[in-house]
Amino acid sequence: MTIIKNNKPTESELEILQVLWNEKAATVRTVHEELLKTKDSGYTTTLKLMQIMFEKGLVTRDDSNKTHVYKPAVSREKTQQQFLNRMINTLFAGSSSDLVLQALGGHNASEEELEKIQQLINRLKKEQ
Amino acid sequence: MTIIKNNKPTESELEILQVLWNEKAATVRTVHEELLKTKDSGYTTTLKLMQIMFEKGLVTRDDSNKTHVYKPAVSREKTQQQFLNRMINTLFAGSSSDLVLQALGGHNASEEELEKIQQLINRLKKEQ
DNA sequence: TATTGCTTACGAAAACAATCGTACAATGAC
DNA sequence: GTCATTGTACGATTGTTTTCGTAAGCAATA
Repeated sequence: MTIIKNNKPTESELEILQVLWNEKAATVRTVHEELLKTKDSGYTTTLKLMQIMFEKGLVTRDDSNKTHVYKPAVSREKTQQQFLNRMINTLFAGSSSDLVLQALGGHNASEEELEKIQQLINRLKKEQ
Repeated sequence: MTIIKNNKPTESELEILQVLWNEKAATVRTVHEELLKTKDSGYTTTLKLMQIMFEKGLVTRDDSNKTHVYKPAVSREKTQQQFLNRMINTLFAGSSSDLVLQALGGHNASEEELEKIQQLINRLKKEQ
């Protein structure tokens, strides 16, 4: 029997993962400084969260030095896909295109962004 | 001063809203029967949740009869947008087109769906 | 050496979410 | 009237997430 851990990251854990994905690797201090830019909480809070994430297997860490260095253990893309699917189901009645329409409609996308999307659509159309 | 209630619906509340959005209006019984198709919990749980949602202002209700009738007080579109924005920020580093690309890439969109998206892109391009 | 600063570890509290048991009121059937 | 059914109200419990206080180790340095 395979134990599938339901390791869906929580809201706060996502914020931390975001920093780790950007930095590739980071100490608690670094992550915490980054978080302080947008929210306001204590250092030990960040530390505790990252320890929990380590236990859950969301991050790895190198503890050969006194100051541990953390790395993400789950990929940005997989996590994005996981949350997108969840959202498509609970909020868009299973329709991914509804989500896309809503995302495009409710936000000002730049010309380059539109171009990138255009190209993907062209590719998808050909594949059909 | 305007009091902005941060009434982000929880996971379970979203499931209930989903039913209410589809049915326009519904009793606790109806909602609960619908939820039973995909999950498994007691009637009073659904009742309690809907009472909490009423307190939060997520739903309205007509209690002129013994059996109360609930209606959504927040629109599907607004709620979708709210969650999309949140997700774009915490998971896609602020790039909505990244989200769109990921959503389109990770899912098999039908030809009609692609066509709808295509049209929206054309419109957005013109507007620029 | 003693002090200061930075680190991890960890327990506990606080806040929030979800679940259910029980009480009680209203209604219809017998 | 009594009983069964169906509904609301609400407190209590459980589980999860977030937060922080405090202790202890280690290293630089006055």
